[in-house]
Amino acid sequence: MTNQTTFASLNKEARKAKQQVIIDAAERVFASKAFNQVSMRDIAGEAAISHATIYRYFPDKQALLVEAFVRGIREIIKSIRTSSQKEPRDEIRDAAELFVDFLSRNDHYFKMMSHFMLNGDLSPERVDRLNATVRPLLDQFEIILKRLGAEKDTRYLAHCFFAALNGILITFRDYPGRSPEDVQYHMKLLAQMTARLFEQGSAGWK
Amino acid sequence: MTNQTTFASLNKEARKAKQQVIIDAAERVFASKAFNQVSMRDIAGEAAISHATIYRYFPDKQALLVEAFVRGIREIIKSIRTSSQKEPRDEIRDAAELFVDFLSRNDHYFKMMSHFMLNGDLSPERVDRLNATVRPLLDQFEIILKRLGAEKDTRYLAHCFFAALNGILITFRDYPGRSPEDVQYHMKLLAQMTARLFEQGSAGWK
DNA sequence: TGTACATCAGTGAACGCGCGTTCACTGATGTAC
DNA sequence: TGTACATCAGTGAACGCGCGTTCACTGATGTAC
Repeated sequence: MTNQTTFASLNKEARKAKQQVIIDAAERVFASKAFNQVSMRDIAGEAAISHATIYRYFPDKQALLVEAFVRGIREIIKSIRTSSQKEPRDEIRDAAELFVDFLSRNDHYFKMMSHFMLNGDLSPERVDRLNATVRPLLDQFEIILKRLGAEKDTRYLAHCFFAALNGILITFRDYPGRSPEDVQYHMKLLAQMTARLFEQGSAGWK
Repeated sequence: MTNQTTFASLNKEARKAKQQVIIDAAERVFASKAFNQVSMRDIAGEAAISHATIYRYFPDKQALLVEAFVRGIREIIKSIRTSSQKEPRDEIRDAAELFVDFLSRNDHYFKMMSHFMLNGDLSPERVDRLNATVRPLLDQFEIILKRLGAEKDTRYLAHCFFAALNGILITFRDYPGRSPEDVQYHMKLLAQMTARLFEQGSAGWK
């Protein structure tokens, strides 16, 4: 009996590990080409398995995307949390920079997010899953804004901040005629300016 | 000779008029369903012509998209320009609200913009055309921010403002479980808050 | 005014392709006796 | 230990579909004489 459960849990873990391998491969492919150029066959090729095999681990393509995205957001949240032990003034700047920096370097997460937002064909369960993943990020932003002195409509202020950062990413990711480094530099600059605006604004937000 | 040019220009005008009819139809279809569900056949159906006919007026699907988008942006710019005769304080709020309001009510323009940004497969000429279309909008934002007292990095500040508004649109357009009216209300609220932040921030931006 | 011809907008049918997903099968591994 | 059987991960081939685009043709309109 105990033996059996051990075996079962071993299998479960092996299964999860294989799912992770597939997600890894998917992320690499999404990072390397335009969003709607990525096929299940590409992902399978990158993972060195048959494309039919993916369907043993994920019910469909969207589910795979959602899992990859969830992983990315969690990583951002973690890095923002671990950095926020400082003065609130630095904190908001760091949060803005970490967010923009991470998503501009790993811009496949951003492609996925935009894709979800543009195509309302996600099932309600998956929408819930995405929102539940993003919520802690908004929580974190709200905490920071409160520390800076905001007292009224702090949730909406967090919405504005989150939106402003997203906007930087989507608006300038294809800055024409600039190298990826230039684009990243420009985004970071805008993120800093945006952080400063929210820092100053929060102080008097009552 | 004069007769001939008249005839020729008549034909040219007729051609342009027909192009407009096709763009009209395209906009209606894009407004009515998800972006990647829109086919040339749908657009042709809406315009009550054969889908092969579209190719007599546009070289390919992307060209049609670009033209539709350009038309939308020009309309926004026009409405912001005509409204900006007031106190700078109202001006930035109005600009933010007009922008967000227009694009949330006509959200197919936004779908198109996001699509262009997500898929780097536009030819350089078309990218230039899009940028040339957007530039006057940034110019207008910059003027407003300067009137509010900004003196340093005003172009980048305009970038931040533009990005913040875009971010509101992309981040909250699929707010789950809300009616379109609620979503629009929420966006307007965030746009006002964002305008206030930039208004306050600009005053001391030196 | 009438006639033969040229042009060209408009079209339905077809092409060619790539995709997500499913199917039917193989063979390795574990299980029961 | 050996054997017959069950399970199930992994797979190549195939399905079915929809799409953007092109083709070959029609017929209306304008033109030349």
